[in-house]
Amino acid sequence: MSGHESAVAHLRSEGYRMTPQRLSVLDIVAGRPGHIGADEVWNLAKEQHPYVDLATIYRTLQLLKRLGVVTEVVIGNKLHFELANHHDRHNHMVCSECDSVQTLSPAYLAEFSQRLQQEFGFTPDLDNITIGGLCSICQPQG
Amino acid sequence: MSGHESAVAHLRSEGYRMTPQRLSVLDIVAGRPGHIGADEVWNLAKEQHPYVDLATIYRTLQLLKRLGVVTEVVIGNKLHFELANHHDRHNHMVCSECDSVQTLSPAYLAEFSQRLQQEFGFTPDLDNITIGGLCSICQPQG
DNA sequence: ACCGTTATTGCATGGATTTGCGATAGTGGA
DNA sequence: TCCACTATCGCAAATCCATGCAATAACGGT
Repeated sequence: MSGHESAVAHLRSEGYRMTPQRLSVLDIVAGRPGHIGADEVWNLAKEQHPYVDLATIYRTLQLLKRLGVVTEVVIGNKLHFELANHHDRHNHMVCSECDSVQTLSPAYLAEFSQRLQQEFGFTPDLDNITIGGLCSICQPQG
Repeated sequence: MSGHESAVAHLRSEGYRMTPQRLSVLDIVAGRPGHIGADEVWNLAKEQHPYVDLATIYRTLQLLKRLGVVTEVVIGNKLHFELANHHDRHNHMVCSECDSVQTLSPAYLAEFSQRLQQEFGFTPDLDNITIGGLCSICQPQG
């Protein structure tokens, strides 16, 4: 329901074409509350279009990321994606020990981001920043 | 000369063994002022030990990273490494458009890091954080 | 409804990094 | 100095993601 008709319009207005494969990927990511791995997107997409190739999934996800329709989360050595909800932006903290994920308000990064912009003219890709580290449970020795 | 006898001792004290391959990797990374790609480490290492395998290079670099001896910089789709100089810590801003790299004082991340620690008990891996985004030259239209 | 242009796909291939496993070689102790 | 234990290595294969290319299919114009 909600989100992605606008995404379709966005694609069209930029000269991109709307294909069943892209619609599938969009539906799958939009239908998932949290983030989802590329391989999982592929498995679900195959239910609708048995011949979709994994490369198409990757290309579509990168395209949607470039357009700001989805955001990327690095978990372990894998990429996950989720629908970009502009009313509920958030970043992720991923534990390198147990791969657990916590969400983080972008407010925590706002000042940092502004300083990079002002002092270096560098625009960090805030939406797709994943913070790695150790969660409270996995801290060294007790 | 300077740095890495202590690293050798550190390895030993943790029960790791000191092998010629590991020494090579350490020497190579230490002998390089800036960061160096895994493949480049491999090429240089082969000059000393023609049979070293690339997998050994990767395993060694990951080990040295875990021990805090080297830090990792994500540039494009490749991993680079540099000797962790505790007197000159810095992070990196990498442009996703042109792959240019700028260094950044960790002071910019200090407050952010402290808040994650205090409010979530999450310890970000500050030394290995790479900030992706667009450099001043690659900004859209302008 | 048809056509032409060209964006997109599937397939095959390639690059970067990781992992499983049997063989090898550090290291501490006798 | 020699041994035993086991961390580490080299090799091969696997994983994840990206890319080149010819065939296909969207979509705007007719």
